[in-house]
Amino acid sequence: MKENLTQPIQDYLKHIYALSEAGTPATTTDLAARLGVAPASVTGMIQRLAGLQPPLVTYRKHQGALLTPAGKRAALEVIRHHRLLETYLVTMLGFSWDEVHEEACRLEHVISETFEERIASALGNPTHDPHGDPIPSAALEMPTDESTPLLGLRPPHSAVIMRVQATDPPFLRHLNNLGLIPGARVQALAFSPFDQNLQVRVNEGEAQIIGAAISAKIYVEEKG
Amino acid sequence: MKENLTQPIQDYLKHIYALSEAGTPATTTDLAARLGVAPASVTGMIQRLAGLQPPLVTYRKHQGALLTPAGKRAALEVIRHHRLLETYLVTMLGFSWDEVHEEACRLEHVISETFEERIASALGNPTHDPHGDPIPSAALEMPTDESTPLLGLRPPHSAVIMRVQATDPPFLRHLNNLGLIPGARVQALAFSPFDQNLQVRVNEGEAQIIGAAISAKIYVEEKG
DNA sequence: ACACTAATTTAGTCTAACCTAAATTATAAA
DNA sequence: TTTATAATTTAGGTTAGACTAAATTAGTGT
Ligand SMILES: [Mn+2]
Ligand SMILES: [Mn+2]
Ligand SMILES: [Mn+2]
Ligand SMILES: [Mn+2]
Repeated sequence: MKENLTQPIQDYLKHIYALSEAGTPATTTDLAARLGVAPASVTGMIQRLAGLQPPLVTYRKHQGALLTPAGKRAALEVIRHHRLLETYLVTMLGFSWDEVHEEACRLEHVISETFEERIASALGNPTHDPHGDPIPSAALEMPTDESTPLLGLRPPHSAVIMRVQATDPPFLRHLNNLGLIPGARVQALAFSPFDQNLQVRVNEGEAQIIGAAISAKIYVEEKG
Repeated sequence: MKENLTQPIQDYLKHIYALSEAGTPATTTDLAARLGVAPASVTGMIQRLAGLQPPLVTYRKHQGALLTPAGKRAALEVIRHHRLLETYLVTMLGFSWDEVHEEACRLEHVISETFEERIASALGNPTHDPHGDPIPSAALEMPTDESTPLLGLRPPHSAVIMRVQATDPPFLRHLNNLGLIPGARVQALAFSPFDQNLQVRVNEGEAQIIGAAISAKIYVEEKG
């Protein structure tokens, strides 16, 4: 139960969580790509995490890694820090939503539980961050998320953007320019099955066409 | 001019700055004590810092270390982070002055220049932190400090507390209980040369006697 | 000038986290 | 079923930053 996890370990756990959330183990290669690290380094770290007392991941050779309860708890703690920090930076310090990921990714490993609690209550215990990502509660319960990719929306349905799965600052700035941010209402006007282009109207604005590389990263819920 | 300094290096520089501020080189032993590290580790690190391009310290065997201009700049940058963070935690997040040192000592190494600038302007570009320590400006100029130890105040002079040189939480809580905080007015009522006890009145309160272990850590300026 | 002590440095290890190159294993196609 | 390709693991090596124990140096008192 001791909390001596290093920054690299916390980042591994965070990414294993994201990759294995659907139930399928996180693979060496995917982790390596996300962490910006050589696959061999991932194998080494996974074996170490599986050998800790208590183990943070379960692992069988060539089968990828899954979090143990202890590993999941540690991952959710870091994710809570990250998302609360992003929210605080945007809400209280005037950062824009494309500036906060990097900053939060460094701060998340060093803030105390006291700091976590203070910013959470300064923000009114928010449940979602500026990108619409759910923030685990203080008890580490992850809010449920029913949203689905905008890519799947078909005319004439409309929906509300709940979440944007992106960290790349230029991409986030582009989405912002298009009005494709959480809370925006999007109506599907046309879908082209061959190139997967989707024509949409955002918040009563002009019709525009967006490719799958964009619409797959935007998550919506059909409402109204 | 690259900013790849690790957290341990930044902490070394910060402590070398504090120890050599008066002009005398920082000794291996003093650094080891402050950093909570073995003397041999300090020697190794100092030699490394002196060998960097550009060098961050000058060093002659057995003579201790002094900061180079580059080293001083890096140290002041960290100190500015630390003291702005302490101020922010107290002013904006409701921390008490004994809680902030540890937190700031971790955060100081990971905040961006943007973050630094945002909290500085949210605070109105303060020049002193909650303990009265001067905060280097954005241009890394250290505000001058003319204060002297309360230990040197003699009856019937009185003075204002400018600064408290302490990081130990219980000690800081004790000072707070006695009202010995920056801004408080202190009048010397009696001094006992043998035990160095000083009898003082704080802000029109009851007379009290404080030992040298306390009065040497409190810095004052005679005013009025 | 000399020797003792305290401070400092050297030498030799250790661990975490990364790397590259080579070897191995799994999976999918022929 | 065999084989090719891709994924993964192993082997061997590096760097930063710490440690202990041993050797050396500086400074002080005689
Ligand atoms: Mn991170
Ligand atoms: Mn986010
Ligand atoms: Mn620090
Ligand atoms: Mn301070």
